[in-house]
Amino acid sequence: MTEKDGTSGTPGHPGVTTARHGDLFDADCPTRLLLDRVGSKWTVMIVLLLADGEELRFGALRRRMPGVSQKMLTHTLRQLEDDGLARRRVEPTSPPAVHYSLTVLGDTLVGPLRELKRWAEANMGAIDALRTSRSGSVPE
Amino acid sequence: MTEKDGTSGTPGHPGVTTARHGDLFDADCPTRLLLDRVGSKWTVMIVLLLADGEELRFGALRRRMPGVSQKMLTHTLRQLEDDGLARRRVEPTSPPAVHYSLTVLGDTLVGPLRELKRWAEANMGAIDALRTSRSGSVPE
DNA sequence: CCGTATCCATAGCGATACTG
DNA sequence: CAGTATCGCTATGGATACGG
Repeated sequence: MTEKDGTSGTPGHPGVTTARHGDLFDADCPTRLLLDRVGSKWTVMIVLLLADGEELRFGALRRRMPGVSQKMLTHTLRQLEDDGLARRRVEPTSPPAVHYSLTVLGDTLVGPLRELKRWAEANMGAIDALRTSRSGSVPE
Repeated sequence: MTEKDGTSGTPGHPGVTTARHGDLFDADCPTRLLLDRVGSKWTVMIVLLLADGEELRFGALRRRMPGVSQKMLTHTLRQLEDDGLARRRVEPTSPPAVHYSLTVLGDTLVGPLRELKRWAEANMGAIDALRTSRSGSVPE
């Protein structure tokens, strides 16, 4: 059912709730949870680095991510692991070598993320251009 | 915010040529900028509400976004406007009626975002299941 | 009805130092 | 090499109140 305008005066809460279109409009919806992850500073970077079956060690990841701290790298990897998107493989050598890779689930995220990346690369430049050449032109 | 102008003081990427994939691995890359937007709490919600040529008034948006404050709604809309993703149309009635809709550019973001949303709806449940039934199974 | 301003709590994240 | 712990800053964003 499509939502209805609740102009019934009382801003408390109507009897029937959560009748929006899909979700996203609830605090605990899957999309919000994903976006929170995706919006975090290093998640997407890691996923894209591990895409296509790449398996990288902690240090290797770190080297490719200029500016990341151990803390945040570890933290983000743990999150990805907890979410079942990445896998951690420890080689019990000395010193230990820890390898990270995507799970099959994690790999399915790569497509959507790459699309977003492509969009950004294609359009963020245009956005920047808009912001500078703001001379009274109307956006279409 | 300490936005650095890339005049001459490039802090130097020693040795590493950072140009491995595309970018994303620089602080000012388009993808990071987009992800920062997309990761913000209300942006995606607004874009999806305005998708498909929908034009909504401030109050209408607000009613469909339970929990949003005027401040954040205004702020997010301004961002979208600044980025050229949304348009603001004021009807100078009394009291004024302000309508928001997507620009053509904004509309092109809808596809990628919907794909992400679809992914989330299809897979975040599985992730949640993993997190609960953590009985010693190995991720694939 | 729409927007702005102020105040404040918290979460994200970077710097640094220490351990096995 | 990989990970943990502590500290402190700042950005995000919620509550509230005021103004056109």
